Amino acid sequence: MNAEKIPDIIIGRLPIYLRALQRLAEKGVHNTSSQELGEMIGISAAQIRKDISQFGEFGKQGTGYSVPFLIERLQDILKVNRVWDVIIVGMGDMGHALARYNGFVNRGYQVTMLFDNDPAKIGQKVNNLEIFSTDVLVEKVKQNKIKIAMLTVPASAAQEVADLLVKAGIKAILNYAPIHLNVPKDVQVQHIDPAAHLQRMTYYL
Amino acid sequence: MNAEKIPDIIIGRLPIYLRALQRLAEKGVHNTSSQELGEMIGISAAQIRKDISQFGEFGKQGTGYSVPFLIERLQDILKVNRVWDVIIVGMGDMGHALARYNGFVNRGYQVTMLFDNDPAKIGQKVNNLEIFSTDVLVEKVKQNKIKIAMLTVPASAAQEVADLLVKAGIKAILNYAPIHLNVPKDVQVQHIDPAAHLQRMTYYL
DNA sequence: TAGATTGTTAATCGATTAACAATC
DNA sequence: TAGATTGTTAATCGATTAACAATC
Repeated sequence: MNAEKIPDIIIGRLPIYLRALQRLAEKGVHNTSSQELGEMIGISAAQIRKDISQFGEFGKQGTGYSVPFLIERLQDILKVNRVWDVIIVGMGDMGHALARYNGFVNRGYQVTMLFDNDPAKIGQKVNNLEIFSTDVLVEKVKQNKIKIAMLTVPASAAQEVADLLVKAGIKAILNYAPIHLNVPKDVQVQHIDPAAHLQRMTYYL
Repeated sequence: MNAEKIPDIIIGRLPIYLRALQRLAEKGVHNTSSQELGEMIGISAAQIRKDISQFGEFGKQGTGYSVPFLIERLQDILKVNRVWDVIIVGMGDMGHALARYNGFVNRGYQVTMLFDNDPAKIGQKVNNLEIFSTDVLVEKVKQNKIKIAMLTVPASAAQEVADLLVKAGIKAILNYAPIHLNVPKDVQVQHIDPAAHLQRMTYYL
């Protein structure tokens, strides 16, 4: 156990461990080892043990880790032992796809509000959720104390909407626009850019 | 300049540099510096200079980098000075969204074929492209010598389809399914998992 | 020229791995 | 018990930063 600040690179691997463990649990596996887990996800056993041991002694010598127990511990650490409300801003194709995706709930998230600035879209429903105007975003997000947003607007609007999200008290933004967002440092941003991922691979072709 | 193997972590930053430079170019900016670029994207100027200098001397003391020249060099390095054909397998909401996304072409990619195994979807068109059966995937991909695929099938089918892609000669897979894919080591895989990104941020809330 | 900024070196910092005592 | 596997230490490896001569 270690009370010091945990490096972000370790935090970034915990969701990968959790994902693999949940998959093992679905298959009915009750115990695993750092070696088995490592082979599943392509990470060394030593690294997995070291990462997990930052947070406590969750394994047993000789027998490894209890799958359900380790899932619980990781969920606690990542604070996904509850379900967080999430909003989506920008109801284009990507916003639609995310609104209809049913893989979020069992990982700790539920999309509860949708926003767009296109009058033709406002009032329509996607997956039984009404699309609201961005004019009421700050008010509604504050009212419901929502902390997490997925941003799927065009690049040209992204920074402006991000400013709105910050104003509304959002503290975590999953950014699908291919631009870097400037936000206060107490606001987390993660970036998803498929073209950038493709380019990273194309180098090796 | 350096003929040795370049670390993958540097390759991973080049698309981010390229994205920022293309944005500057759109704004009509012709010259930039490592400092300006660094402030744009939150990376230190020293790191940007060091990364770029792995591939050649692309800047000038006193004046910095020519934006169009550096864009060309990075496009050459990443091999996106051409347009690569890409297929999408799995025409659910996410496959649809990617098929209709128009941000790929100016970054080096064009979606040219769509596949699904659902008879109700086969033969339909999305963005003017016909959806083909996965039964003909290997044949069609080989025929057209396509090397890059986006995988948007459910987790339960992902490994099976990945095996098919490998068989078809695909060398780069952008994987949207929340499972780790086992592929030969000459096949690149990049993973996009929005829930994992959200979990990484939730830790800090 | 004077000011600015690169490319590169050396120093620092941080992450990964190997190895093994502890122990289930 | 014997075998297996953790948690942890020390060693290694790799990445980042600071600093500055070179030079546009």
